[in-house]
Amino acid sequence: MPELPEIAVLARDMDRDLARREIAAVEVLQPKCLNVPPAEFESRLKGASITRVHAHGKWLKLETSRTWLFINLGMGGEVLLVDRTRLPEHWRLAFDLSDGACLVVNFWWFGYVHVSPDPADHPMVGRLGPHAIDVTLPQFEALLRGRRGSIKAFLLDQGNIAGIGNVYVQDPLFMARLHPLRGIATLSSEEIAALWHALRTTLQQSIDLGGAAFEVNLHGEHGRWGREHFLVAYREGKPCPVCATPLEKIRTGSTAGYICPACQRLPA
Amino acid sequence: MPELPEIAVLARDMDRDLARREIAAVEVLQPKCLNVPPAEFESRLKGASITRVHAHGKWLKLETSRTWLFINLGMGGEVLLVDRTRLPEHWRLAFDLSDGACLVVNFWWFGYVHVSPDPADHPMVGRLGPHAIDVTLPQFEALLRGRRGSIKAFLLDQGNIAGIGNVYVQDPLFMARLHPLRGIATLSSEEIAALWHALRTTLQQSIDLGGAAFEVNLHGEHGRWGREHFLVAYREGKPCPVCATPLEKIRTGSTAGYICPACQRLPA
DNA sequence: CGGTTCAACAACGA
DNA sequence: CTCGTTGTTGAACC
Repeated sequence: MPELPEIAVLARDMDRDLARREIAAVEVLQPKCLNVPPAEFESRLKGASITRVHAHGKWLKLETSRTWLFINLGMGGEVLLVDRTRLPEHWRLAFDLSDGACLVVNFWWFGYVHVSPDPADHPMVGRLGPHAIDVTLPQFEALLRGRRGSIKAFLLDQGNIAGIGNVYVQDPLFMARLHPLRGIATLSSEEIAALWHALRTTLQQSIDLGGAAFEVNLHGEHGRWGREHFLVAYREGKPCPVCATPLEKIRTGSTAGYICPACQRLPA
Repeated sequence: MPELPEIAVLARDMDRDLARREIAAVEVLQPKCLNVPPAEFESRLKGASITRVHAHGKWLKLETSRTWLFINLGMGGEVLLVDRTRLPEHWRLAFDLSDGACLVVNFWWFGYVHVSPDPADHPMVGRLGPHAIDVTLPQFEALLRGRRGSIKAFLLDQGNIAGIGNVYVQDPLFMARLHPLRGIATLSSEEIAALWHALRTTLQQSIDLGGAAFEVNLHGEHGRWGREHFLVAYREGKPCPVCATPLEKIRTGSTAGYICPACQRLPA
C-alpha cells in the first residue's frame, strides 16, 4: 500500500538520516526477495556506505558507494531504523550499520530488495514512468495524447507515470469530476489540466502530513493523512461532499473504485 | 500492409522531394486519426517547413521546423504527393504545400497522424525497437537471449524490433527452416544467424525493387516486389520450393501463418 | 479478405 | 494492482 507520498517521506528521511553511514553486515531471512544469491547480495553491500536515497514512484532507490539498492514494499510493509537490540518481531531483511543502528525491511507478502549497477538496467526500475509529482502539465498532456483505454487504468500503470496506486487515484478523479472508466481519448485539455492539479494537490497534501495514517515512517510513526482527508475514497454510502448524493463503490477492471455517481458521470 | 520496405522507400523519396518545403495549410477529414484536437493540429503545423523525413519500422517520422509529425498507415494506405487540383478520391488528411503541391494521406481502416515535440515522448514511436534492417547479428542475438514465447510473436512485436509485419515475416521463417511457433529459447545460434540473414535478404530485396507490388510510392507507382518473389507466403496448397510438399496455411495466435510442414517442423 | 495497434483480461510465478 | 511475462480477445470504422 505505500504509494508515492509514503515513499517520498521515507526517502527524504532516509536521505537525511542515513547518508554517509556504512553497511557493516547484512542478514537475509527471505532470499526470495533478492535478485542475486544471498552471498552475492551480502558481498556487494558489505562495507558500502549509503550516499543518497531517492524516491521513484513506489520504489526507494539507495545509492551506495558500491552499487544501487532498490526496495519495493509490495502490498505493504515498512522500512524502520532501529537499535540492533530492538528488532521488530517480523522482518525479511536487516542491514547492520557500523554505528550499531539497524535498517530493517519488512513486507506482508512479496517485496523486492534488489541490487543493480544502474537504475536504467534494472528490469522494473528502468521501466518506470516519470515520478508522478514531478510531471509538469505539458508532460502530463503529452503522456496522455494518443493513448486509449480508461484514465484510471492509465494512472495505475507504473510504466506510464510512477507512484499512483488505488488509494491515491480516487480523490483526484473525483476532484476533476472524471469517472474512472472515462476514455482517455475523450478528455479535453481542461479536464486533463484539472486532473493534473488534483493529483499534485492530493499527493502533496499527504506528503506534507507525513503520508497515510495507516503507514509508518522510518521511525515507526504514523502519518497524519487520515480518512478525514478522503473525499470519496472508501466512503461508499456517505454523502458526496459536493452534492450530497450517496457515494458508490464500483468495480473498475480488477480494482475497486469510489465515486459520486452524480459528479462523475460517464458520457453515453 | 506497408511494412519496413515500403516505409523505407517512402521516407527516402519524401526526404529527397519534401525537404525545405513549407506546409501552408492542413485539411483533416478524419480527426480520429490525430492525437490532438484538429485546431491544435493545424496551428502546430501551419507555416512549418519540413526538414527531414525518416523511417522507423512502419512509422514515417517527419522532422519540421516546429514539431515532429509521425505517420502510421495501419493496415494499408498511401502517402501521395499530388497537384492540389488532382486530389485522389479517398483521403483522410491533406497538407497543402506553399508551392501548390499537396501531400495527401489515406488509409483503409486505421492509421495515425500524430504531432509530438520529441520521438522519445511519443507513446508509440518512443517504444519502438530498433529499425529491423539496421540490426546487426550480435544485436539480434542479444535481443533474443532470455526471451520466451514464439519466434513469430517476437518478430511481430514492434517493441522488440521495428518494421516486420505479417507479410514479411513468412518467407524469412521459411528460409531459416523455423516453424513460426518455435520457442525462442530452443533456437540455436545457427538458427538465429540463418533467420537474421533471411530477414535482411528479404527486406533488402523488396527495398531494391521499390517495395511491394500491391503498394504505391509517393508518386503513385507500384513496387516491383510481387507474388512471384514469395516463397511460402500466401501460397497455401502450392508445392514447397525446396521439397515440393504442399504448403499450408495455419493459425499462429491471431494471425495467419504460411509454412512448409516438412521444412518447418516443430520439435515435439 | 487481409493487415495494424493498443487495451483488457486471464493465468501464473516470484 | 507488488511486480513481470505470456497469450487471447476485442475494438478502433471508410
